Amino acid sequence: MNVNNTYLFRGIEENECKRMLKCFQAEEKNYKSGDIICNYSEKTDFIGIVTSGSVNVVRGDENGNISILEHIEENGLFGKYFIYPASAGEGIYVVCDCACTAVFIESFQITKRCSKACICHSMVVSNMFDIVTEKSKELSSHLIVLSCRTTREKLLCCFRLLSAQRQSKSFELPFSATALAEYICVDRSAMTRELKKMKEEGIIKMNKRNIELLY
Amino acid sequence: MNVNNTYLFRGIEENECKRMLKCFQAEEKNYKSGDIICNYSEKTDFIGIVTSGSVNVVRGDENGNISILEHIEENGLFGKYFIYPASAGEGIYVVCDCACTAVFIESFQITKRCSKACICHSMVVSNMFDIVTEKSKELSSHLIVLSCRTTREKLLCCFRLLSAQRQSKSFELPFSATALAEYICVDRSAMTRELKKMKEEGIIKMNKRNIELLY
DNA sequence: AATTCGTTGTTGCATTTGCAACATCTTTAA
DNA sequence: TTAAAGATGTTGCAAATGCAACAACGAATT
Repeated sequence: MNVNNTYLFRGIEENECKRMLKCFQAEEKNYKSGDIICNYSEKTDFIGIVTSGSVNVVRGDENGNISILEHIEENGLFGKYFIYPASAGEGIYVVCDCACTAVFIESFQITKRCSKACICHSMVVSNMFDIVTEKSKELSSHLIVLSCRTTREKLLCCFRLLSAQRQSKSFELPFSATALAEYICVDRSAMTRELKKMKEEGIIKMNKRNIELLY
Repeated sequence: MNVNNTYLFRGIEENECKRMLKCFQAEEKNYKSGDIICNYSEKTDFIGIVTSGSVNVVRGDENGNISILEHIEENGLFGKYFIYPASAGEGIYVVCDCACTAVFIESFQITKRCSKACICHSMVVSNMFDIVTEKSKELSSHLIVLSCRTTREKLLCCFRLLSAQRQSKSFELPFSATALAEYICVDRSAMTRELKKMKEEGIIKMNKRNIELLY
């Protein structure tokens, strides 16, 4: 279990991490691409740390449409309890993007008042604050994208945010075309159609996952 | 300036609140319905506390469509810096829902290490954590609603979340029909059309702002 | 090398949605 | 009280989108 580079344990020395993982009774599991790590409709009061690979938090509706709610890269955190309201969770799953390893910790371990009141523990709590803040920013970005009324606007809004983030008119998409459609919550074929038009109109250039905004 | 009931100052005694407001150099302003409190495209590194009334964080697009991103009730907090990424903010405003009063504090006042290192200050930081967590939950709920593909699904999803929150099949909408359309990011007339169908099909009952789920 | 599985591109067609325009009703302001 | 402004309900029409189906391509597996 190597959590040295994870956001939750940032600033904590390796040996301390090991000690805390034991104290927290952390467990590690391995997954392969497509595996479902957990189902948010169940009571999930643990947090998961992605120690290798990347995962998506997805929602499936009655018609089989998949929407990506969050895309979580290596070292990121997932967990229902600190992001989704108790009543939500129906149809929401954490799914592996590729082969993954995740470390699980019961959430009360984080919030509990440690009998040994160690300094590292308060560091973890402080890191947790940063993670939640960062998640809010990602959720709000996503919300801004989905608030757009047309597929074209959703795409441009999404591209502009990525472009601003990378500080370049040209950038790599963090996921496949299929996943992009699931992220902006539109039909994949309709999205492809729109992307084609945008390329023809000279608004964007596209090469595999590389996008360039031309204005 | 009365912030005693606000989420940011929860658990802090009245006299302490007054002292902190002075220390933080807080300023109070009054607004009337429809007033724009601030524009997130500008560098806004303050937080605003709604001490009376309620506000919406809205986004307007090039075509004049308005989307409600957040609905903030009395005692709630708004502020770009802790929710939206630096690159976002284009076209985003905080607008008064009705006559409002807001107290403003520069954000560094919250995060600074107080020379007097008071206990209350750490209480405010702790409250801030709760507020950000709560905001995440609201953002994620909203995201789940917007991830639905059709107007009907958006409405039902929104209604189910409200119903679960109030623990009743029957509940009051927190905003007008026009605002509901702006919250679910669809055309108002199309939404009305869909609501009519749903009433005819016996899926819901509706009376002004009161909704009842019939299944 | 062959096969399977998943991703991407494409298109016709039906449906949904947005838009515009207007009538009615309600609330606010003069 | 009246006028004005805003909210709600309604509808026809055009445009956007979803859906289904299939072909082409590529990666992974046997």
